[in-house]
Amino acid sequence: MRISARLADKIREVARQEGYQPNQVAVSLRTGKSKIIGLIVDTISGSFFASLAGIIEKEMEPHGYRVIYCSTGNDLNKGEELIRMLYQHHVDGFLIIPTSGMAANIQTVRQAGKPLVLMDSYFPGTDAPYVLVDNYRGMSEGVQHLIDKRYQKIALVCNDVDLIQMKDRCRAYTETLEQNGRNASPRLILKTAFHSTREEIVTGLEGFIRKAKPDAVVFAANYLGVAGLEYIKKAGIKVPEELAVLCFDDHEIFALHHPEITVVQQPVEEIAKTAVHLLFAELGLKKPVADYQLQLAPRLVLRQST
Amino acid sequence: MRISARLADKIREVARQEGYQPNQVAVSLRTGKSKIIGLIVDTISGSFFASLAGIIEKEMEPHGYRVIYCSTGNDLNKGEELIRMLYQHHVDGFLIIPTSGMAANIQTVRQAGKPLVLMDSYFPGTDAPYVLVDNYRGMSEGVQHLIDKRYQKIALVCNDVDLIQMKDRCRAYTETLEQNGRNASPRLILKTAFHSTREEIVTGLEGFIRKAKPDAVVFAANYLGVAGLEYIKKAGIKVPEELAVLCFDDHEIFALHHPEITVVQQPVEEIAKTAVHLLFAELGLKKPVADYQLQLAPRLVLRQST
DNA sequence: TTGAAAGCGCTAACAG
DNA sequence: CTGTTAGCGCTTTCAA
Repeated sequence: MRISARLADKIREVARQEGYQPNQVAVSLRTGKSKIIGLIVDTISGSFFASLAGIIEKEMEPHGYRVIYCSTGNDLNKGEELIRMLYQHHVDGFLIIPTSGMAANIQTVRQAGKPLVLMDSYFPGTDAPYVLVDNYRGMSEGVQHLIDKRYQKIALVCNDVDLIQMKDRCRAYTETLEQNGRNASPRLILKTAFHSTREEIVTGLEGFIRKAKPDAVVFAANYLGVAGLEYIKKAGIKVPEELAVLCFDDHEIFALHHPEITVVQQPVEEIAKTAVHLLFAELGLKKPVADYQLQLAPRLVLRQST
Repeated sequence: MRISARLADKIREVARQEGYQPNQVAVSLRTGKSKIIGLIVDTISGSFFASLAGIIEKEMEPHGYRVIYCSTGNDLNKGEELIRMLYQHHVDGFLIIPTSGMAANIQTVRQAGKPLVLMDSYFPGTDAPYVLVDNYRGMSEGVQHLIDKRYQKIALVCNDVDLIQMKDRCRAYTETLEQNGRNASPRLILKTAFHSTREEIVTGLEGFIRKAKPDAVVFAANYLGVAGLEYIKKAGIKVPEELAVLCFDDHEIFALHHPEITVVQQPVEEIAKTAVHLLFAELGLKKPVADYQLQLAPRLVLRQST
């Protein structure tokens, strides 16, 4: 008792007077834990990530976990290196928005027993937990909405990223048209290169719209939609009279635009919270969940552009 | 020689077959270095940060440094904890967009000899290196532009953040008006609370504009400008006929908006590159620079809203 | 209940 | 020029 009191005093002396702070690197070396979660994203800009990050931090904080961000810029090599770096620096877990080709690295991390949860995408056939919006359903509902509104030539602008979420969106577009007795002409699909600049996309759109002459266009990602608005503005096209516009994934701009743009929203908050929940389960902080591969319901938000 | 060859073989065996990767935590504990730079920002969303981050990463990468991001959410406690955490985890240097009250922490880091560069703001009287736009000049040029355009009642919408960049912008507004023989009525200034929601700002604007009846309004930060556009849209105000709009700090929305919004741009790329250069100087990778407290020239971009 | 000692994985200094 | 050793600052184990 007495001695314990003296110790406590000593600790207080050291801690307060000397301003002692434990060296986390030493702690980490010894314990193998760091109380840090690595969040790897493709682009650090982008409204999807911006909303995600805030919510994730808020969810992790009460449990004493810190979040550090790293971005791959959709570059596989960088993504691999980032995973290795964070792994070597003993992060306790990963939250990853994967880029194409990352499947192997992710399996490696999992096999090493590191907690990991994917967001926004996943690799079919692998067993890593994931949370994302139901892309197929979202696009399907969007296209169906346009069909219901009697649009005849519905075009699709997508990109060439080799990831499931984009493939699902394209597949949903085609199949929904077919289910409605239309055939999805490849002439109505513009597949842009992912590494195009905004200008290149706008230029591509110009030729595409002129040729295809659609009365409605669906953008399969919000950055494509933003480029689309730039083109529409430049070309002086009237929305929705001359061209209806629908975009997958919302963006700050869309609600402020005139006219407001109809979108398929992702349940960003739910995705973030669910991902954190799954990660906590993996970390052993919460009991394991049965369903760890989840597709959440999208939300079709009707605005003025359709 | 022979032995060296054998060693090399051994290394290759271990490295390739066993998949050996040095434990960076141990390296860090031993050497005190990590080849990691901590980038602390206020909000991880925000176009200013988004552009900054990409450029900084690109500049650091060739030198073998990785960047990790942390956000304070403009919360001092969190900022302090973040600095401590990164410090304890042996980051080699800091790039910080400070929040108010962070001065003491920053001095501590400096006194510990850790390389550190501030961006976007600084604390007068402290000697930490910094790079930011010349806020005074930017705002002054913006207001002068409105005066030259014969606007009579120029309002200012700012916030209550206690940081030099906001103070400089407000001071420039007032002094530029006075230099032109106008007096800056406090009735023409709306100071919003930083932690207001967008809705609260929009509501505040509604009452403010109705009362003050300005013919031009200057938003002192881009998120205020975005809220302003929402209000303008709601209220059906015609820009620039009924109300001219100018915003400090550009945003993706402004060039796409109808009408396009005149802005004072920050030289984001230059800020990022200069900050990295200063940090490299502090790290001893480049020779020391004489001027390590820099204010870069802003750029007034005239568009349709004024 | 408390203090001493071992060792996490690496690099630096040191002896062979 | 190589191979061994000490020790970075902690936590954990073990003996007192």
